[in-house]
Amino acid sequence: MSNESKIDNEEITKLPSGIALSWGFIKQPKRGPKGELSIDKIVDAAIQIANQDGLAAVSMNRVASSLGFTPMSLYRYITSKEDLLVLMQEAVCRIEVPPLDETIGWREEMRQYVLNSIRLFQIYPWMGDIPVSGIPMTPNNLDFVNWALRTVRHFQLSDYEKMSILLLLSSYAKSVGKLSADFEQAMKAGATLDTIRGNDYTGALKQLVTFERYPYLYHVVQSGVYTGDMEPDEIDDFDFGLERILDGIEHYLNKHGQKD
Amino acid sequence: MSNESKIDNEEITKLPSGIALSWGFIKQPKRGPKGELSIDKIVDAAIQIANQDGLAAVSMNRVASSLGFTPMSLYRYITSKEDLLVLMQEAVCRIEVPPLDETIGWREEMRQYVLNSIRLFQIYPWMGDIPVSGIPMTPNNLDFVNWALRTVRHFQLSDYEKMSILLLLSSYAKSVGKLSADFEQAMKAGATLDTIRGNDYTGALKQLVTFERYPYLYHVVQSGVYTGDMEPDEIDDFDFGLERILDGIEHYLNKHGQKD
DNA sequence: ATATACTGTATACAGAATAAACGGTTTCAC
DNA sequence: GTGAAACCGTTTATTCTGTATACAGTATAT
Repeated sequence: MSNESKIDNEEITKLPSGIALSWGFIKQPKRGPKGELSIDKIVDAAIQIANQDGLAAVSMNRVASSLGFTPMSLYRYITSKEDLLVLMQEAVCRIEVPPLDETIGWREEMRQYVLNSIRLFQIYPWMGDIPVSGIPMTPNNLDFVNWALRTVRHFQLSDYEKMSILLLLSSYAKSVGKLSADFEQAMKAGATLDTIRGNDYTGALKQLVTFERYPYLYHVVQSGVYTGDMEPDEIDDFDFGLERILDGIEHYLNKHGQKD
Repeated sequence: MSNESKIDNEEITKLPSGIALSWGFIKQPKRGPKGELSIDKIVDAAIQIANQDGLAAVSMNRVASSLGFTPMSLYRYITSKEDLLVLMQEAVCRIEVPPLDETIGWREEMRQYVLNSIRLFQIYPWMGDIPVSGIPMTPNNLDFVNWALRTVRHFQLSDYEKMSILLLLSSYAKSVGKLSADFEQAMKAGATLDTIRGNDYTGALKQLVTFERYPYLYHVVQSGVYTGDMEPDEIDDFDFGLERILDGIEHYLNKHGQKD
């Protein structure tokens, strides 16, 4: 757990505190009472609260109280709430990457990667609410990047092209995952499916969306398709976009690179 | 500005307050002193603050103070801060849609739509921080949807397929736009480009990313490509993904639908 | 003239993050 | 074995947030 022994290099100490903590770089106390708290306990408690009531409900007070301590006690283990958010996101990314299977093909590999990313946002709806401060640099997050790079290992493309493909895949996964999570979270907060879809407001929309101002939207609203399209459970919508993306990648491969 | 005259239907009154306000449904006062404040002034002030210091800096106190009033005065015009966020996002979406040009083709039309969406997130970095509570239902936002539907007007596809394409395009735009905005905002907050890219931490990463644990990531980190890839200004990365998406759509068209 | 409706303000409250100072407790150095 | 240092968790206090409530002043309709 502790990488204390390897902290020879001062490069490590330059890392942001949250990232350093995620790699296990903690000054191990020699003296004093052994703590009853721990980073793991704190992070687990915070994750549980976020799962139940959303990221906004994660306050130092609430986390500490759920563990039976006072808010300030947490600051013995983390330097700020920002650290806590980094560690939460990192802890949740500890997934098992499916073993390498050379027979399924890169399309299926990418599908698994993207669907897994999306599912992460669905299981932990608060993940998309954490602001990204830079490129992934924490261990479990890098496992994800490593996995993504595995899917393009046979492409005869430049590293920059490969990274651009990763950006495309992860961007779509994040956007769609967060969208799905937002809807599910809204429902947990009491909203009905009809409210989120806008089905409850179809009557108002049909009055407001005039043909003069919205010539192309008009008939989609009038037919009721608009207020019934974006369905969080129907993975079909997401699959559709993903397959188009994979088609686009395949098309690029046929032109600019050879696969296998 | 006021749509008071059309409020006959009770369907309108069922709308969420922020959305009702965005359509101009305000009870026009008949008696009493005329207000010195107005929704437009409040929203403009809030947008200016968000532009300068981010969405987190937008507090009722700060907005009111910048206008020379007390926080509570704002509640005479909006019912909650949530309303304010809705109105901010809506106000910023008032863009001029390029006139219909049947000669440029759907690919160029989609490019314009996506790049315009991305640019919106870049100009107003706080837009991606506003939680989405449902499908677009405010006037300017619907202009965007209408524009997107215009790009697929000649596709012989079902409405559901068209909506899925819109979802794909807007998802990518949002994800990439927010990513770009996050980086730019981090730089405004004092971070250097090397910090965001991770270039300052390349030394640490080269120690931490071992070949044993990250076989595919390893050489990308060692070669320095990993810490230099995601560049906010280089629109090339975004363009690459967009062109793959357009290729995928075109491929689908050739198989399942006819264009024009 | 007067009742009514509307304005913006002042006050209060629950909750947020965290800085600083504070007793207790454990362990190392001598 | 003893003193000093290190560390834990708490307490206290500060400065924020959004907003519910009560209030004084003002302009209009009747």
